[in-house]
Amino acid sequence: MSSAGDQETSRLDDAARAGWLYYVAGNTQDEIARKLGVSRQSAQRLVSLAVSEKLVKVWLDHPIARCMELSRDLADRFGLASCQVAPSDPDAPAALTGVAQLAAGDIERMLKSDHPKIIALGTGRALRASVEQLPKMDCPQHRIVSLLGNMMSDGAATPYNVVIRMADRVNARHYPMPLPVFARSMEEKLLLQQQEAVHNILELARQADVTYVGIGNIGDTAPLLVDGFVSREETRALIKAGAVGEITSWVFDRSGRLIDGLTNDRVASANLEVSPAKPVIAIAVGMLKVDAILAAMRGRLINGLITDEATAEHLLTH
Amino acid sequence: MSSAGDQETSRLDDAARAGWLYYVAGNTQDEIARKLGVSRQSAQRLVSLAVSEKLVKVWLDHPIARCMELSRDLADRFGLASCQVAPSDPDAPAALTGVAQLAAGDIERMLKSDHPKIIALGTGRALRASVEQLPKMDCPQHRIVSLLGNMMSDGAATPYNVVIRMADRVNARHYPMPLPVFARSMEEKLLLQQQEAVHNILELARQADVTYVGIGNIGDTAPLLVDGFVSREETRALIKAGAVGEITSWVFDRSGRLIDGLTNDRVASANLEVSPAKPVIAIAVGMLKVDAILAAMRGRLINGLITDEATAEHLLTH
DNA sequence: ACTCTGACTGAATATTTGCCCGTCTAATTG
DNA sequence: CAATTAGACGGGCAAATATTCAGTCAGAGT
Repeated sequence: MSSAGDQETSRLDDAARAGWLYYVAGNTQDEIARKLGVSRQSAQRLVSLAVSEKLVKVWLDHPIARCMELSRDLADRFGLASCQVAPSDPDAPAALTGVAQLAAGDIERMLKSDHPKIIALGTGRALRASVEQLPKMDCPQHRIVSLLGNMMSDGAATPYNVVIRMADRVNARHYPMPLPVFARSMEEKLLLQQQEAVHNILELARQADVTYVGIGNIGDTAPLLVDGFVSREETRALIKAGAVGEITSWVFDRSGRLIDGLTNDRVASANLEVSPAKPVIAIAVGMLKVDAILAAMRGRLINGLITDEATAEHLLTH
Repeated sequence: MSSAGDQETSRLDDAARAGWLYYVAGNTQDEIARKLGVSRQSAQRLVSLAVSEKLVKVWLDHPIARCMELSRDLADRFGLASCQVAPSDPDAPAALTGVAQLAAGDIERMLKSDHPKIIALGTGRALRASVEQLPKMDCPQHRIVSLLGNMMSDGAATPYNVVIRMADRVNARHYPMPLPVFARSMEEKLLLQQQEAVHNILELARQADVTYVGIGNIGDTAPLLVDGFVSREETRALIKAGAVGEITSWVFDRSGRLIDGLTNDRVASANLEVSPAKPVIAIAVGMLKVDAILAAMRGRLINGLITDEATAEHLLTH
């Protein structure tokens, strides 16, 4: 038995040596084989043994490393097809620049494709900031379609008109939705959606190859409330019904199920549909949004996420 | 200028991402290229940039039995407070990579301390190689001080200017010594050392929390001779007086006692003082240096040693 | 405005690595 | 003692990686 133990340790020792020569000294496996007096193949086995026995530890000495780790953990935990985490600026935790750049990079990659794509967009400050980061491009092959109306109920234009801004920058055909965000009633909503133009836009949205949306929280600081789309009373009613977040004004509860009735009866936005093959990517940052993001992920309302380090940490500890 | 910096950091960010995906997540470079939206070659370049910028750290978590044994034996036999032995590359026994990495790890540990430290440095190829292995850091709390002049007698700069190189990499305050290594006479030496700046630097060196030095041999291959600091005649005289090695140009005999007179009268370097509480660590590799290292240890001119396997073996058999 | 320089890129190519598979050895078992 | 089998070995090959080379582009300096 003692000889078995010795052989074992000497084998690991050799593995360590091989691993050292390979990873630290930068030798090729061929050279290692010569130096250790074994065949090339054996050297390869020793190196891979060193790896599989966890003798070699690799880590990255760069702030980005933490972000990569967080994104992998988030993707694993919530079954996301893609997840990106931007470094937070510790001085300005609510800053959007990091995520905006990341999102812009993602969008740009899509746009660079020669194959025509339909890109659907929600609204929100984060999405708006991302679009601002896009370089000027020329992409007449793609179509950009809005997921939700661009009017207040009184006909005023909504802020953050992302579709037009983006189409401006990248010169693509675009389809803003000429509707109020909320109709005054379910009947009106159905009526409005039967217009041919609107119908076509909704159909286009349904076919989108990729979708980018923001996520809103519900409560005193909710974008829906602050921007005047829903009243304080409606907000109270929504909270009572369990609402924690919204995507393109569709309000959902903490397991990501759409709230029945209330404002959801009147939302004119395209339906939230996620097929596993089509990315639906949320861009969302901030402590206030943690619950909403969690809910959206639980309910599979999204299958991709772009956020920042601080938010990611909170998502994983909740 | 700020845009240049931004571009630089974003390039390093990308490199870190690529490195992480490659070494930590085990992606293939092809996959990385797809994920980062660049070509395969660019991905490869990013990965190798991450390596050359020292963003990826590899560390073998296995005490290679022989090296551990050697370092323990050395520490016991010569009363060293610390001793590290790197595996040797059998084909390139003079290679510095192993010890350089070990030493860099040691130095990095020092630098990571928040508590301000004074780090004193000698010169030499090994020390230089070690400093090259340091990652970029930001350590304004520490001070790096040179133990010896950085000029030839005629005013030319000496090679291996370790202090400046290191300060460059880690962004610390630094104190190179604006003196020739050897004065022309003892009188001139005293005169030079009375300059206020020099005086302050010598005082700083005396207070150093940790000291790293190289060890040179004496003879035909002596760094002092090869680099032109002492003449062939002086070398002969030194050998006749029993000299076997030098640290920061202080020449000593085989029991580690400083040689009286000769070049030692004119050395402008800080005095060799070792207090048991403050590490004085030599980085030295090679057969030629064995006698010098032995002498330095016998004379307690150092209390720590970083060397390689082959050298360690010789140190123990002599 | 012009060239020059240096850095970067993709394509082509050379090298290295990972893996499958047939063979061999040595240990175990009936 | 013979048969069986687990495990290591090395050959060979496809995949992955590194390097070289020529072309491109932006910016610096006439």
